[in-house]
Amino acid sequence: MIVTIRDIAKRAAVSVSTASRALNKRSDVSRDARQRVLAAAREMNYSVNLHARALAGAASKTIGFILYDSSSAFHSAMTRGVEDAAAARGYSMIVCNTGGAPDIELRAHKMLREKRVDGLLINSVQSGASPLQRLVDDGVPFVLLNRRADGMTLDYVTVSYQKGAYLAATHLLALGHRRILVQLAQEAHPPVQDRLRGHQRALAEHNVPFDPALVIYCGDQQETAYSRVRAAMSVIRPTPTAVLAYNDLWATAVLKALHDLALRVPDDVAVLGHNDNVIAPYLIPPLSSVSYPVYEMGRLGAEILFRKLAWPDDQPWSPQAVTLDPTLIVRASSVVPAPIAAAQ
Amino acid sequence: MIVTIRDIAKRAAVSVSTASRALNKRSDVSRDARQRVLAAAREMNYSVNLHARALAGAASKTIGFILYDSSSAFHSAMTRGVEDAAAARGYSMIVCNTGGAPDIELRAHKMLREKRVDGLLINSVQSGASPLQRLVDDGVPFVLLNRRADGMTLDYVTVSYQKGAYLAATHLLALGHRRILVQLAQEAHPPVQDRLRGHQRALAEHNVPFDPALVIYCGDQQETAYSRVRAAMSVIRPTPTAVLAYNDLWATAVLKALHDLALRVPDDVAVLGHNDNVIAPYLIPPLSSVSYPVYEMGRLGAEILFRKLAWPDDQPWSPQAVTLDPTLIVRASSVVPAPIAAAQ
DNA sequence: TTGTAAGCGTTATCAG
DNA sequence: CTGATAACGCTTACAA
Repeated sequence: MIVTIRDIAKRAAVSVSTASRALNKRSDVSRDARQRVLAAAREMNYSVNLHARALAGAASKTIGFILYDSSSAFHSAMTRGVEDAAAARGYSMIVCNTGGAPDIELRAHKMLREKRVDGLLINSVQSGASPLQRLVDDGVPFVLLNRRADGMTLDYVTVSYQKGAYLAATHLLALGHRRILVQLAQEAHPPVQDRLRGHQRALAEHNVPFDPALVIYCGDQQETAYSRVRAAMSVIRPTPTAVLAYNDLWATAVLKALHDLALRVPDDVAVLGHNDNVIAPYLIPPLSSVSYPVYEMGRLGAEILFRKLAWPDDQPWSPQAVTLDPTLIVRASSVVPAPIAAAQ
Repeated sequence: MIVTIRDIAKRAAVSVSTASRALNKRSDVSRDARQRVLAAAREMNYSVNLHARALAGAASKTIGFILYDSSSAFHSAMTRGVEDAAAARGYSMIVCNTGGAPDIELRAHKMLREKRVDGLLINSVQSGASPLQRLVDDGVPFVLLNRRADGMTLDYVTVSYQKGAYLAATHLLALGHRRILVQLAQEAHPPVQDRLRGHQRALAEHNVPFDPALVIYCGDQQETAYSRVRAAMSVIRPTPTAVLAYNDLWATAVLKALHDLALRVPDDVAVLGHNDNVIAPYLIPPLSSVSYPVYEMGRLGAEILFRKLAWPDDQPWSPQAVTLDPTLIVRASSVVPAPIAAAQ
C-alpha cells in the first residue's frame, strides 16, 4: 500500500542504503544506481517519510513561530517574512498564536518541543524568561522578533521604535509644532516606552518641555483611540497642533475625530501615523507615517535562525542583536500646502 | 542526554509499555504505576517525541494550510480561524503561502505530504485538480476554503459572493440608484464572476438593464483601483450615482478618487465596500460594507476537517458543502442623511 | 561503490 | 494489570 524506501530499493535492484544515498543526492553512488533509484521513486510515487528521517537523526525541516496574533497587519507581514525565508530553504513553519495568554504560550512551547522543531522564532514572551531559558538549556536555537531579552544575551531582531518616534516628532518640531499630542497603547508595553523616550529626546533637542498631559494611552481598542483623542482635543488648552497616532488604523480614527470636531488636517492639526499601512496614501488627506521594516524583521530573524542551525557545534556563536531603522514617509497630513497663487 | 520513555520507565520501575500506557492516559494501568510514571516524567522533564509516535502509527497532530497570501486582512482572518480551531484540538498548523504560483503550490503539497500531515485546508488551487485528485487517491482528508470544486464532489466552505453583491446592489437600488458603477478585480477570478451574477440578479429584479460599461476591472493594484474609478467617474455619462468597491481597501481609494473629483459622499455618490475592514467605521464618511464571515469560514473548514479525521473508516462520509451568508452593514457612505431642521 | 545491520523513540500485539 | 518484543521508515557506521 504505502511505498517505502524498501520498495523502491527492491525495484531498483539495490540495497536500502544505496537507495537512501541516491535519494539524498549523495555522491558515493554510481550514476547507474542513482538513476535506477530515482526512476523507481518517480514511478512508484515515492514520498519520504520525514518522521522516519527525523527519528533517524536528520533535521525535522520545521521551525516554529510563537506570536501574539497573526491576523493584524503588523504581525501578518512579519509572519510572511518568516515563511518566505523558511520556504526558500525548504523549511516549513508552524504558527502558534498566543493572544498574549501565558498558558497558551506555554502550551505552544510544549507542542513545538514535542514536534522536535529545529528552531524557533519568538515574538510572544508573556510567561517570562523561563521557557526561553529552557530552550537554551535544551540547545534549541531560537531568535526573538520585535522583542529584546532582559538580562540574557540572546539573538534578536527588532525595529527601533525610539528612532521612529524621534523621526516623527522631529519632523513636526521642524515644522514649528510645539504642542504635540502623543497617542500610545498600553503604558506597560516595552515598544510604547521606547517610543516615549524617542519623543522626549526630540523635544529636548528642540528645547520644548515635555508635557505629560499631552500623552494619552488608549489600550488596544480603536474605539478608545477615537474617543480619547476627540476628548483630548476638545479639552486640552492650548489646543495641540499635531497628533502622533499609534498606528495607521488608529490614525484613521484620529482623522475622523478631528473631522468630527471640524478641525482641518493639516491646516489646523497635523497628523502622523505609524507602520505605513497600505491605506495611508488613500486617506483624506494622505497620511504621513513612520514605516517600519516589519516583513524584513521576520525575514532576517529567520535568516539568522538558519545561520545558527547551520553553525558548527564546535565554533562559538556570537549572538546577533539587530535593530532595524524606520523611515519617515511624508504625505499631506503633516504638511500645510504652500499657498496657491489665487490665495495670495 | 535526551530523555526517552525508556528512561522514565526505568526510573518508575515499570516496563516501557506500562510507561507508554500511563503517559497516554489509558485506563489499563494501576493507579500506583501511573503515578510513578507521571512523577518520573515530570521530574525528568520528559517530552514525547512526536516523530516516533507518528512513525509508530499515531496521528501527526498537524494539519497543513495552503493559501495565497496569509498577509492580507482577508486571508489572515481565515488563517486565524483555522489556527484557533486546530489549537483547540491540540493540533498545530503548517502554513504554506503560494502567492498563486503553481510550482510553489506543488512544492507545498510535496512537503506537506512528506511531513505526513493528518489533513489539509486548501485555499490555493492554481495547479488544477490533479494535486487534489492525488490527495483523494492517497486518502489524505482535506477541505477547500473559499473555493469550490469543479467536477469533483469535495468538502468545502465558502462564503456567498453572489449574495453579497446582491445585497449590496439591492440596497442601492432600493435607495433609488440606477447607475451603479461596479469595481471588480480580475475578470477570470471565480468570486468575481459570482459577484457579477449577484449584481445582475439584483438589477433584473428591479427592471434595471445591465450596462457592461459600468463594470470596471482593476486587477489587483490599489493604485489601479483609484485611477480607473477616477477615470470612469469623469467620463461615463450619465454619471454613476453609486460605486460598489471590490473591498474596503479599494473603497478607501474610491473615496479619495471621488473626493479629488469634488464629488460628495453620499450626497453625490453612494459608496459601498466589501469585507468590513476594521477601518470602515472610521472612514469619512463611515463606509457601508458587505461583511463576510471569513474567520468563521476558516474555523468551520477546520472543524469539518477534524470531523472527517475522526470519522470511522467503515462509515460512508457525505461531503460537506457549506456556503456562509454575508451581512450588509449600512453606514453613512451609502445613505443620504435626513435633512436637519435648520435646513428646512 | 555497495550491502548488512543496528539503531532512532514510540506504540501495539500478545503472552503472562 | 504488566512486560517482552516486533514493527514503523529511514540513516549511517561498518564491512565487503
